[in-house]
Amino acid sequence: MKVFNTLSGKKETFQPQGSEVKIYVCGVTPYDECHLGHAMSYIIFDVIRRYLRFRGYKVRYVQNVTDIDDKIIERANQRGVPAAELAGQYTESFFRDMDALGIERADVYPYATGEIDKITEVIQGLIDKGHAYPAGGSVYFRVKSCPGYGKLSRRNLESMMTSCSIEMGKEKEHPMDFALWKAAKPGEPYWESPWGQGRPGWHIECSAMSLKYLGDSLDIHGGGQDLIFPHHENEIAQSECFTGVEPFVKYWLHNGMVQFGEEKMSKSLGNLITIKDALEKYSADALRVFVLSSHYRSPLTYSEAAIEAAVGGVERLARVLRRDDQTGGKGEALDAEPYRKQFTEAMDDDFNTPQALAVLFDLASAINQAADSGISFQDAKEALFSLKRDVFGLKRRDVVITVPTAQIEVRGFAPTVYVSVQPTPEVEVRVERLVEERAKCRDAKDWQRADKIRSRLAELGIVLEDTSRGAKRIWERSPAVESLNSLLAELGITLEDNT
RNA sequence: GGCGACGUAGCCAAGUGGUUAAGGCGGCGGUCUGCAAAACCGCUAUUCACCGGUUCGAAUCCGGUCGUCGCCUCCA
Repeated sequence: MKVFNTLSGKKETFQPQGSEVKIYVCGVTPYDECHLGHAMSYIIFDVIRRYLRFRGYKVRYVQNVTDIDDKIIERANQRGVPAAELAGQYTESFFRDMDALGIERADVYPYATGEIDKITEVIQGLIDKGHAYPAGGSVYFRVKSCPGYGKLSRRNLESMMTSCSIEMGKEKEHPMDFALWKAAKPGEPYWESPWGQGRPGWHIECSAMSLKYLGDSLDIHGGGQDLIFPHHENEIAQSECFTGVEPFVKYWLHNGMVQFGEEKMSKSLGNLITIKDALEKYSADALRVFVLSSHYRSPLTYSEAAIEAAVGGVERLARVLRRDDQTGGKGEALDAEPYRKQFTEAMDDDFNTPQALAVLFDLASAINQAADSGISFQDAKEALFSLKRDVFGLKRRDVVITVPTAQIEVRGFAPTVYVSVQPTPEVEVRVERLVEERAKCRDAKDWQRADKIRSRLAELGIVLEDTSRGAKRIWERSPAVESLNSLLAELGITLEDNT
């Protein structure tokens, strides 16, 4: 397996340091709703985690929640609520979004406010070693004490000094020194510390939490490319100076940014689409496929057309999985092994999800061909299903019931497919009655009436596809009983009993 | 200004030295069907932003030009 390491700028052979892969992924600062940028990052690292497990690794996955920060305080003040309340509200919202997107929960979610002891321990350690100094109730990291500073983002102090907007802080020894601990201003939330009342600086919580929950040296640290500098650069400085252990992180993985039109989607630009808004329109599977259809290190440009294409792809994969053709008479079976191998090769090459996805589509085509020619495809179908579920986290599996449960005699036994719906018996019995009526009309060659039933049912969310075994019913929604009653009345059909 | 990434069909997007340039979406034609839908078959980039160079051979390597984006300040 090869992964692209930001630190070296190259693809490297992946070799975890211990028996389990230790992954830390930068989480959220909960002061607002999460948007598609977060979705992209967390979907990708979810898939990386799933793939590592698929390849037989044990994985320990930690993601922080930075629940105290300048932005939280600012937003809370605007709204006149306590910072902790605001953070709590958006943290809950974050978890709802993650669950809705089918992102597996991390093993640990440490909160910055819950780790003040570890944070102060690290800060004190840095002071003791001469890497940090208190000033005016705050504590700053002394960048000049860290010879490797800039190695991740490939920049040096001199070049940074020439860039535009660096102002000399009154308290800081060097303009690039950054806060480990911030003295509380009046009215701000604070914690007690050896340097007075205050709160952690932005970068220190990630160092403290990863050291506490994963040890001095992790295998993978992930996040968006916008975190490379200063956040991850500073994390390396803090952690390596504190522990003396190098490397703090063996493989740094960074995903590209979601673009909205011509620029990055971000909170500060306000050009964002929240995860909740996206999920109103598209399924989690569609959003996942949209993200996975381009490489994680490339920018991902948001467009309705691109997500619609993903919707189509998700449908294609779903349809092939609901095929239940009777096959096997020829004694041949489709072998999924070559596809599994190609899939693994693609993913082994720095998680090439677009290529791996293409393999799934190839497998889908092969299954359709096999089914059409009477070759057994059950094993291949299982392989497709497990790859898409276990590695890509695509959850949709339609419920297929081949024998109608309703107490109405229906000609033929074409499958009934429920797409995330569970109709009531009252609804089901009416639909079955309409399907039966249509079958009679078709026998009588009353195409007009038959097509009317089909198109009206489609409007109500039930698609009919004629097969040699009768009409296959695909329930995309469950209609209201009243709608069905009025359709029955319009057609002059009465139900035999009182159901 | 400094650092980095990118420019492949109508759209999205793999491929980074060598047989016919993956795959998805869309479109067109065909098979099947009463008609659809689905599925299948065929077609949809003689060409990879542009110009030079290296090479027996380049979308892939090198130089230049144009264009786009990210980071350098809070950001996934």
